[in-house]
Amino acid sequence: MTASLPSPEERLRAAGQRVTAQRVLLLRLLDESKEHLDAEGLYERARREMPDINLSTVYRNLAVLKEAGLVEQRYFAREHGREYFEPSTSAEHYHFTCLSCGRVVEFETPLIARVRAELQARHGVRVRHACICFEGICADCAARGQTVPPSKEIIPHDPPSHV
Amino acid sequence: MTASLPSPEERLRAAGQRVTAQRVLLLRLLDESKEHLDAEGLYERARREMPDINLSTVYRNLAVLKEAGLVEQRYFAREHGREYFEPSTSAEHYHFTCLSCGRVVEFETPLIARVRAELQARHGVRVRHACICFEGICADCAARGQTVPPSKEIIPHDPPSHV
DNA sequence: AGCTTTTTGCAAATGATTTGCAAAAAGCTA
DNA sequence: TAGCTTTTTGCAAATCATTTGCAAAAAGCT
Repeated sequence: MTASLPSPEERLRAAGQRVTAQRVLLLRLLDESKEHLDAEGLYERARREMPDINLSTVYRNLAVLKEAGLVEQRYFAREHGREYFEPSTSAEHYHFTCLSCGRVVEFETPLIARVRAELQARHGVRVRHACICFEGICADCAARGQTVPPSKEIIPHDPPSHV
Repeated sequence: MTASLPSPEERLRAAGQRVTAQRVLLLRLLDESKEHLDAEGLYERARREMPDINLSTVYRNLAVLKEAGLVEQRYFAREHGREYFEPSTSAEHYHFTCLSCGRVVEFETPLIARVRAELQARHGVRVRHACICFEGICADCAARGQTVPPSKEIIPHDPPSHV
């Protein structure tokens, strides 16, 4: 799964960015987890291998990597105000977040690409980036009667896959 | 355009919320501007008529009104970390934000509703809310050669309609 | 009018993200 | 590989939007 992608060093060089131990580490962690991590999450993982790494370094590098197209920012409705990232290599998909338990459901659909195409065609704009996310009640929570917009407290009934 | 919708007072009562001068004012301002306002923007407008209104009151009431379904939160990719609101009465539409000039293009499409329907059908979830937004370069900026992800500085070439 | 509950204004807290700065590391170049 | 220039790092303090605690004021009964 991670077999054919260039190493963090190569990707950094290819993008014309300096290769620092911190960047290499962050890229690798992002690759490995193949999941949505925010700066704090990345920081936690990173300091396990590089105890002196600083949170602001993580933020700064996420900005650099994003600018360079090496990572992509993902959005979750529930998590507005918190920025999540995935390696740019992951497949195009979208997210649904359960308001009750926090579970994240990933799904694919060609329709968003069509929306983008139509938007570009009809308005002459060039779409560079999209934020698409849904939230509501997942099947399990619905089954156990969770139908109303519940308290802000999220009680995971099952560990969300990205934790 | 605003002819047939119930007054702020009526809407508040119908939603089982207390009718306070502040809430009535905020709802009215939201109706009048028919545009995307954030808490700060609403606050600015509100204090012109009610100089002692407090920013935290605006925040608290936006939360209440949102919970009651009287206003809806809108999302702009560029504005992540800032919460925008529109009256719930406005038609379903989506936003494209120009990274270069800040212009907001509104557009409609039935495809998002289909995505939602498919998501619900295929995963058994109940979608309560969606965040759909696009960003990139608008036609005008493209015409004047703005094609790269420019600096954070946004130079409006034309006052965006919502200011 | 009197009583109870909700809301308000104010100030201070929060939480994520950013910034200034001097020291350290990266990427040349000779 | 040493020397030099530019970028990056760690740290602490700052910022910015949003939230919260609290006592006084207003709303909604009766």
